[in-house]
Amino acid sequence: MEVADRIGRAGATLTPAERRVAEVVLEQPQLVAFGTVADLAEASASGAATVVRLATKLGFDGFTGLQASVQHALANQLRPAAERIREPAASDAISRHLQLEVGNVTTTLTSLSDEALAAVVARLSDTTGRVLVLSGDASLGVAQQLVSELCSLRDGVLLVDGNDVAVRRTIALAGEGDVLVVLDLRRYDRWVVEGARAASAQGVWCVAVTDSLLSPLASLAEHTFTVAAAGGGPFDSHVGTLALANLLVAGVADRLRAQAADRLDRAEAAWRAAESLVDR
Amino acid sequence: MEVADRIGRAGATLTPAERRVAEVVLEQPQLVAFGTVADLAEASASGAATVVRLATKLGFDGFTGLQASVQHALANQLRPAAERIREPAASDAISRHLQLEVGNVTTTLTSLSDEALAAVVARLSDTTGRVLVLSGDASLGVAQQLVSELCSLRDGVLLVDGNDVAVRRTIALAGEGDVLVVLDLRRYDRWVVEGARAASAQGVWCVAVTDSLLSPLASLAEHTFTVAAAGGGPFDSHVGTLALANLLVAGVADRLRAQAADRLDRAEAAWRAAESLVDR
DNA sequence: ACTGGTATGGAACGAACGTTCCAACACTCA
DNA sequence: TGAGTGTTGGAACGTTCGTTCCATACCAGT
Repeated sequence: MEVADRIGRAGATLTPAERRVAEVVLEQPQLVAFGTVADLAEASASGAATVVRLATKLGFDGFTGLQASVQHALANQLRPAAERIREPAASDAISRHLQLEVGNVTTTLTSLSDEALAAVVARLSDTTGRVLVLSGDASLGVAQQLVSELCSLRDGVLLVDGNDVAVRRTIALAGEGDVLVVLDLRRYDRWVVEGARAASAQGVWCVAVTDSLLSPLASLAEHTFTVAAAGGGPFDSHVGTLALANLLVAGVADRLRAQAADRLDRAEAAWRAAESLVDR
Repeated sequence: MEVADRIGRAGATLTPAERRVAEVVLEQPQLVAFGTVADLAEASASGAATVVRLATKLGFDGFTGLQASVQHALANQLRPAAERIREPAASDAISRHLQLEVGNVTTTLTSLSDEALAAVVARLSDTTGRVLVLSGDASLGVAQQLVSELCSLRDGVLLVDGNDVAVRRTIALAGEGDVLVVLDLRRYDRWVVEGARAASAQGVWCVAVTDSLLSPLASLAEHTFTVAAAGGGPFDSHVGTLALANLLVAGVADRLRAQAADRLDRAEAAWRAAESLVDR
């Protein structure tokens, strides 16, 4: 830290009161970043003037300069790992994409809460109701991946898709026991938002996977997962979204272990009988 | 974060200007913790009064209360990891998945040669031929994502799918100028392998995206990309595959910049005319 | 004991800040 | 088209903060 260096360098020339202040600065940087001169003076049992004198003696432009330095240090420290990694600065396209996608996965998975995850997995594992998945056009493939894998684990999972008539009918037939997973990022597809709104109004339990808590989908949902989708090309990246989907699928598989294993075995038997799968 | 919860809860009742402020609060919490009302107002292109109104609408005691909340959240976040682990703590399942998926992306993108990538992107950007995408059932969603995005950039991209009759006809009609992207992981779908073999025999230029150089698909293809697909649940993870697909799409977009931009503009105009997309 | 120099914190000053009020504006509905 | 409602940002107000000044306390050397 910039400040620590300066304190170390000037350490010998500090007066007793200044030294007490410096110790507080090193041990409670939050107090410097968020607090005032008076706060620091009280914490170090000294006067406000001593605090300012220390700051100038360290070469800062008054307490304001000291505070700014500590704030910058803290801001760097709590920047997402994804951004900090960027410092080596990738030159070629591949490593730039690598950093981008790793950042998407990291941000998406670290910003999600255990409680929300557990609650959503529990509902997705409840086979008394159906699971509807509604997705914007841009993320349709990822949604299909989620549906396909959930279908392998349990009954009653379907992608809400097709034309306007079919979509509205499907949603109209959804009931209170059902779950709607709605997936869309900014520049939301209007029909997706309207569909989710209709479902929510009917008492369907909604989960939103979207880009921001300010998404129109977030306000409809019981739980919202925000995904990072920084893309290197003209489109959003759904890598983070897919990682989240995998996490949900794994959770459901874990909860439905017995039934799911049975289902997978039956499919396996059918494939074996038809020799649908080959090893090489 | 406390603030994020409140924003998510009140999200629907926010006015446009308040929403802009809320976005800045979520994306740049440092600005709230270290900055002033005026800073936030400037960053969100709104007035100071709007900032204060948002804070009170969220249930805080003015901007001061909002700032204190963000400061506490930040202070908790930057406490030594040793202390942080003790808290609610992200569950083991999440961080295990995180490592897994980051590993998939990293392995997939780093084991990629520049030359192969450039060659494949060049062929995918060649609009004199078509691009066929053939995928195993397990990765169909990712394939669809690739097709959908390539379709936005150029003509003549199609997913080879449907029943046996349709698939064989589509492949039979493919010629030497066409490119086949074949995507499948171990326990290969027989029909995919057969389809790729048929296409290759007809002189179609093939790219394989698969799990190993020993895959039956690799021997048919001009270029093979191996993807890492370690999954935490019962299924393979296609996160690495999707990251690769994004890289290909970005490359094509770059090479076809002019035409692609025109296509995207036309789509944009159609969406605008129909108001298909909404911002909130 | 006295003196010169330093260290220290209280108090006053000026600047910056958060808050509140209000006029202008945009939008909706009749 | 006009009335009414809700939204927005500018400006004034009172407060808090950082800074500076200065009287007091402390210490070492004579």
